Amino acid sequence: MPELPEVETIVRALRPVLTGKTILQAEFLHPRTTPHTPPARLKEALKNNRIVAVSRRGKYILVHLENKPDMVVHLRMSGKLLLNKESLSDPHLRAFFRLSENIVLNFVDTRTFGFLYLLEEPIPEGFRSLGVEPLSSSFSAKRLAELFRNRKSPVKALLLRQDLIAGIGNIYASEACWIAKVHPATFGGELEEKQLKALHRAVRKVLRQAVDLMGTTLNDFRRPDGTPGEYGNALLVYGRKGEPCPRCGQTIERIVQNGRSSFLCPNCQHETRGG
DNA sequence: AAGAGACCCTGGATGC
DNA sequence: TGCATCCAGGGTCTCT
Repeated sequence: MPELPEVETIVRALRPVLTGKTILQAEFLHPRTTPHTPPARLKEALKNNRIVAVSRRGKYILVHLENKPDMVVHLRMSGKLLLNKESLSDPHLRAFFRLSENIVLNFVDTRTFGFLYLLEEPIPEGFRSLGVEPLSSSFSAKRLAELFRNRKSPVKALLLRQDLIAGIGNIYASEACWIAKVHPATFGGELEEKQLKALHRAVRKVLRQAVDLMGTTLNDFRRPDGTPGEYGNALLVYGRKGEPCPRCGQTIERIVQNGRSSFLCPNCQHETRGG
């Protein structure tokens, strides 16, 4: 469910609460939640360990510990990290952590796609191969051009590749393409310099704005205090099939690319494949 | 190399 | 009301 802005929102909420606390107890309730590190190893590594920082890499949440290794959490589609909410009776509670000062952190995940593990060798491929952070200074228009050069793959698919750019998901990929007036089916290698610059700006703009509004809640996303994000109303094309384009008034279309919805304005976003 | 589709799950919305 | 179908913000895998 969460993309970069939602994960960043969660990290910002957890950071002041978790930093400096000691993990007194960790429990893991579903085998799919701990695919890489056995629960016994996790419990042993986490017990009486102190959290020194909380950060984000792509869509991963990193819990930095005084005694290494660190722990990473990926929420995938439906995962939630909830603070001090009584969730023991929640049938979808997959793990929980009791910390010093009576803090409880619950990992609730209906679909059990989410997972966590210790960041130790061998580091799983998904984390190890993460691409550039789109809000960092190393993500320039030039860098985007290099990443897309000669690619015979649709822009939408390239934007979703975490090993190229880390953190963009299905919602913000559609939004960025609309802002940049790029048709999502255009091959990455066929974007003109002007379009690459526009797309670079659009990606950073939409991610920054969504972070400012604490993410998008369509159904599942919740901040650690249980409240939803506020970017949902600001979405320009995502989920707006049949509504008028906010720029030109033409009806917004939904197409399916690689099994995922893309929303676009057929008037503003010309398919420029082949020039 | 790259695209299409299946798959991992559960639940909500929609249609008949 | 009940049942079937479709859909979902992620990511990996196989087959072509």
